[in-house]
Amino acid sequence: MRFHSPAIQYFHAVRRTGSIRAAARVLNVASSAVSRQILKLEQEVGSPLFERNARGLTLTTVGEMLARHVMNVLQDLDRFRSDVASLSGAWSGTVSIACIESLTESVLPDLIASHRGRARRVSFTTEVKGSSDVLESLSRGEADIGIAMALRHPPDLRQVALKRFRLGAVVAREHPLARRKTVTLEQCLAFPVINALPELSIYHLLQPLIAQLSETPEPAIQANSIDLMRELAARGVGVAFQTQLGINRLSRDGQLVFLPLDNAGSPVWSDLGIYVRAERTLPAYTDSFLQELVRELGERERRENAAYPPTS
Amino acid sequence: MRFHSPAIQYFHAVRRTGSIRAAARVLNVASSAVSRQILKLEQEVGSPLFERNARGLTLTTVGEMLARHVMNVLQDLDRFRSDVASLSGAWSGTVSIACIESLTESVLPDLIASHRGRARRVSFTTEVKGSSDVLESLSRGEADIGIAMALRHPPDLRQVALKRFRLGAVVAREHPLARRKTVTLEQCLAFPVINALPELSIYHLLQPLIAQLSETPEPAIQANSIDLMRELAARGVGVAFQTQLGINRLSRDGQLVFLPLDNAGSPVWSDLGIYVRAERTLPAYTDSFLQELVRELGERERRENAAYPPTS
DNA sequence: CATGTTGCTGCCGTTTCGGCAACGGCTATA
DNA sequence: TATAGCCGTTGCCGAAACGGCAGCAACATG
Repeated sequence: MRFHSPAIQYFHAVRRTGSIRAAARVLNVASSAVSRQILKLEQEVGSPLFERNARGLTLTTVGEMLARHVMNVLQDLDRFRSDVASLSGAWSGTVSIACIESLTESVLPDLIASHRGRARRVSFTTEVKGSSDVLESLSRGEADIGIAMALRHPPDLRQVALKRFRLGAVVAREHPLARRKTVTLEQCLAFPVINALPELSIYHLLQPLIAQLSETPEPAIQANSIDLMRELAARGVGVAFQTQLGINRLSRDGQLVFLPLDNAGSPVWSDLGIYVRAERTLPAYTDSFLQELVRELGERERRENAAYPPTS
Repeated sequence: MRFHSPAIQYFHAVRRTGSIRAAARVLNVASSAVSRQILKLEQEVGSPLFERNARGLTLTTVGEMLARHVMNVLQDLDRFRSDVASLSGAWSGTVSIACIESLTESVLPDLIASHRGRARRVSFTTEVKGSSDVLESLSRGEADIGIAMALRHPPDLRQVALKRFRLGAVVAREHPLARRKTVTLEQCLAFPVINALPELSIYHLLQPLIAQLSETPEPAIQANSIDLMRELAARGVGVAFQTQLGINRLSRDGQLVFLPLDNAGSPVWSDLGIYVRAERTLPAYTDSFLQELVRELGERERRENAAYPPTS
């Protein structure tokens, strides 16, 4: 099912690999063939598509425009293929997800497991990275669905849903704070805390609040892994900060306690966005998973709001 | 700039013309070439794309799926072309509009004239037809922007905006009703009326109301042209019904009077929708006109609401 | 200076494409 | 019922496009 000109595919491969010879290796063709197709494309467009550096190729402005078009074509071709396949009852394909770490503890594994239980032929690729990298993966067409902190997103992405979760302190069962219902930042800073490094969005949520306090915070542990911070908290090393999404299992076991943060009477929100390339129609099997993801996150948001009503 | 496989274009032409030989004439190639490309496509997809009738070809289900993909590709190619062209400052292209008759009197000619004044290189194609035909034109990719009565629209279209206008009676200056501020349907039916035929949406707006009345309406003139009905009303032949959009010029001349309909104390709304194919990004020059169209219709809606506040 | 990598270009065999003419199937018309 | 006019398809053949191979100059790295 390759009814698109080879030039399209070659261009796409060159853009991804950043080099003609590398693209040729991936495509299993001679590099001369790839080179010629690119030259032919540039001749037809009437403008160079790549800047030739000694170390490889970089897209020009026109090249980026063509890349956008080619991505639209290839992604829509994927959707067409899945549409045809689903006619004969074969629901198969790969859902590619890029997301931040908060989801890896329970949300994503639960969802994927349950989805695979129903649709065995659908496979998954997941990549965990920072929020801005998630958005970039989507823009570059390397992922189908992205979950990231809801910052400003580029116009070529569409925010499918926005869910807000309370940021809270996470402490071991035996921690002096564990009996409280909510905590303030000051109360936490009286104990050793496990701080997020700037690459985690939690840092940017808490830093402005910490800056407002008069006291200098206790010397603390710093980390860039939510998983690690959670495990440290479980071992009683200190107070960690994150949303309830990441401590589902351990809090059910009773090892960890989640205490919603109370900042001068109002909650501290962590906004989670679900993103998709705007200029694109998802294949049926991808869209199906997306719907479940949105529903599940909505459900968790609702449950959390019920458990910790945003009192003032 | 033809970097897409000929099969794509041939398929598109065959779908539009409904025949291989007709497509070949349009494409200036031998019919055998077209036939072969179609056969090759069907072989690659693994399923027939057309049903061969004696009189030509009809799309199969898989064929319609491919048609959707091909339309997405070709329309996005158009956008890419315009993006590249706008880099060199050349804003040129053709905006294709399908709309219902209500817009032809002032909205559309005003907008097109003013837009052409600013962007000389942008040309227009407009086709006036019934609401359902407008939507179909859009779905088939024969128009870029559609304006129709806001009924239920197929899922492959996106409603960019929804504007509501009051339906009213239109009478000549000398008509006995002309002095009133508003009129009820009963008051109108006391005079000869110019009725819309079922092909016009006005018919479907008024028919349910007329059916509720006890009296049998006066024998009346029936027509399927808003233009004709307006001119008949201007000549004092009877009372016509339409929105204020269509009588801009003649009411400014004082020849015609617009009287908002009052149906048991509430207005009768005529909902106008602006539509675009959902799976598509418009070229810059088309989007620019679309924005103006939405703004202008919003402006008229606002002005009309100010002139005839929806009293109860 | 040697080595490795990059993109590009003749040369040439293979594949694909398109034009021409002819065939069988069908419809409408005389 | 015969005929003329469509229709899509197929064999044949020249032309164009494609891809592989080997070699080129330019540049970076050690």
